[in-house]
Parts: sequence; C-alpha cells; structure tokens
Amino acid sequence: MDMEAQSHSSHPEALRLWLRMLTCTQLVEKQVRNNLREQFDTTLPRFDLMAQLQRNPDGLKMNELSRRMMVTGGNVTGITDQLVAEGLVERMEVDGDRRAYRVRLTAHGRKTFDAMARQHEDWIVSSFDVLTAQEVDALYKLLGKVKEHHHAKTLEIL
Amino acid sequence: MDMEAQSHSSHPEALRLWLRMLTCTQLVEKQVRNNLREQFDTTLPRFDLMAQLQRNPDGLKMNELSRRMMVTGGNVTGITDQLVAEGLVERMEVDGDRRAYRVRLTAHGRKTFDAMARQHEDWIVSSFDVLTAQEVDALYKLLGKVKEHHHAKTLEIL
DNA sequence: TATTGTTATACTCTATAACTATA
DNA sequence: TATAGTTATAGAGTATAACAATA
Repeated sequence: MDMEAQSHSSHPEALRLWLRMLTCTQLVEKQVRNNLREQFDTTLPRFDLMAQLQRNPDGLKMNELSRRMMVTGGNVTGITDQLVAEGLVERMEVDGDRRAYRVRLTAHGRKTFDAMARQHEDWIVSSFDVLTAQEVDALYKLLGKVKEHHHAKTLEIL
Repeated sequence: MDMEAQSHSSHPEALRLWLRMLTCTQLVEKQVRNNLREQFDTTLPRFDLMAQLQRNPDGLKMNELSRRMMVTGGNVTGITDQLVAEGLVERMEVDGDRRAYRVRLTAHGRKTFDAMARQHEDWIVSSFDVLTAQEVDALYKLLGKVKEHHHAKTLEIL
C-alpha cells in the first residue's frame, strides 16, 4: 500500500478548499435568490419549503420541515403562513395527534412550483455545465463523504 | 475521442449535486458561525473582513473589501465601524486620494485574529479530514472550474 | 412531563438609494 | 461627471424563549 496516496488532508489545503467551496456556493446561491425574486417574486426558503413538499406529496409535519430545512420551528411557521395566505400550501389535520399538522402543496401550489422548478433547474444546470457528467458524479461522491462525515460527528456528541 | 466520456452533465445530476453542495456548505458554515459566536463572540462577516486584511498587511480600500467579500459598500462601512470601535482594525489615509481609506489590522487585531484563525483552521480541517489529500485536491480543482465558469458567464453579460 | 406548534422578540446581514466629499 | 465612502432604511433570515394545546 502506498502510504502517500492515503495521507490525509494537510491543513492549508483544507482551508483553501473551504474558502473556494464557500465562494462557489455563494455565487450560485446569489444568482438563484436574485432570479427567484425577479422572475417569481419569491425567496429561497419559500422555494425550499415547496421543494420539500413536492418530494413528499402526502405532506410533511412542521417539525419534519424544520429538520429538513435546517431551521428552527418558528421560522417554518412564518414561511408556511405566507404560503397558506397565497393558497400555495395547506395545513391538514393528522389522524390521532391533534397537536400536529401535515403541510402539503395545493393544486395551485404544485402548478406554481413546477413552473419555478423548471427555471431553477436551468439556472443550476447552467452553473455546472462546465463539468462533464463524470466530473459532476465525482464531485457529488466527494461531497457525499463530507456530508456523511459531518452527520457522524454530530451524532458522536449526543 | 470517446464522446461518452466528454458528455456534459445531464439535468437531474446537476440538481442533486447543487442540493448536496448547499447542504455541505450549510453544515460547515453553521458550525463555524456557532463556534465563532460561542468562543470569540464574533460573526462570520467580521471574521471574513479580518481574514482579508490579514492576507493584505498593507490594508485594503473599502471598495476592495466590498468586492472580495461580495457585499455592497454600506455593509463594509458597518462592519468596519464595529471593528474600529473594538480597536481591531484602523482606517489609514490614502496618499493622493482624500476620498479613500486603507483599512488594516491593528497589532491587537492581528493578535486577536491569529488566535481565532488557529481555532477556525481546526474546525475546517475537522470537517474535511474524512478526505485524503488527493481527494481534497480533486475537489479543489473541480470547484475551481465551477468558479471560473461562473466568473466568465458574469463577464459575458457586461 | 414531554412534544407540537405558535407567538413575540431581537439581532445579524443584506441591498438600495440618497447623500457628501473629492477626483 | 464619476468615484469613494457614508448614512438611512427596509426587509430577509435566523435563533431564542415563553406559551398553549395535546400526548
């Protein structure tokens, strides 16, 4: 076994990787936020909440949304209130637990989200179309290791 | 030439890459923000501004800070004011242009930043130490392509 | 007692636009 | 006129903590 090929990241390299990753994310994210505001008069957290619901057609409870969006509960209430007021999502009762809601997209919400999602995908594809399919896959897998490692570390503490 | 190996990213793969990249960045960033607040009673933008100055010992003008931090000028004024009030940075006059300042770290600022930077590096190294040095390098290079591509696209518009 | 969700609050960060001073 | 920086403002986004209802 070649030990050199197994050596773990030295310090300055990890740091410059992080700074570059932060820059890349900010570049894409700023563009997405601007486009969402200009073209659909909405925000990234609102889009994110609707995206979560689109992936879960039966709806999600408030605390599930909170966990998936990585924000605290009060914020989910606020965003949900806005979307309910616009008829994009609805709160459904949960059988057997009168404290909880299931939030899901309305028909209008699905239609609205689909239109946004098509544009959103174009923006994202355009941000990464400098990479080949193989490179996208490599990046995806490398980031997967980082993500899993972070989750494992977080669980250690508990 | 193998066309398959050159094929560019198809749509859903780019999207799931972006979602994973966003998640990874948020995981690390949340931890950095929490640690900066708990251990040093400071924030990421303040740390970022000081980091820019540490890399440029002769100081930077406000508009240079604004560009590097990717925020508008008014915000740089606000953050700089806070750091000046705490004696961490200072505004120096620029010879030949009485409109501009050169902002630089004070001796106290350098000392304070060095202590923070040591801890910060530990947090970052810990976030990426699941990767080998080769993987860190590969990730760095792939993100470099994305970053340059984004810059090139932005220039196109102008 | 613990959990689900809401409310109230405060704070950081940000962009925009009007402004002052200087080039 | 254009540029450097400041000020004022409004809004997004967030966490915290106290609260009500239900488990």
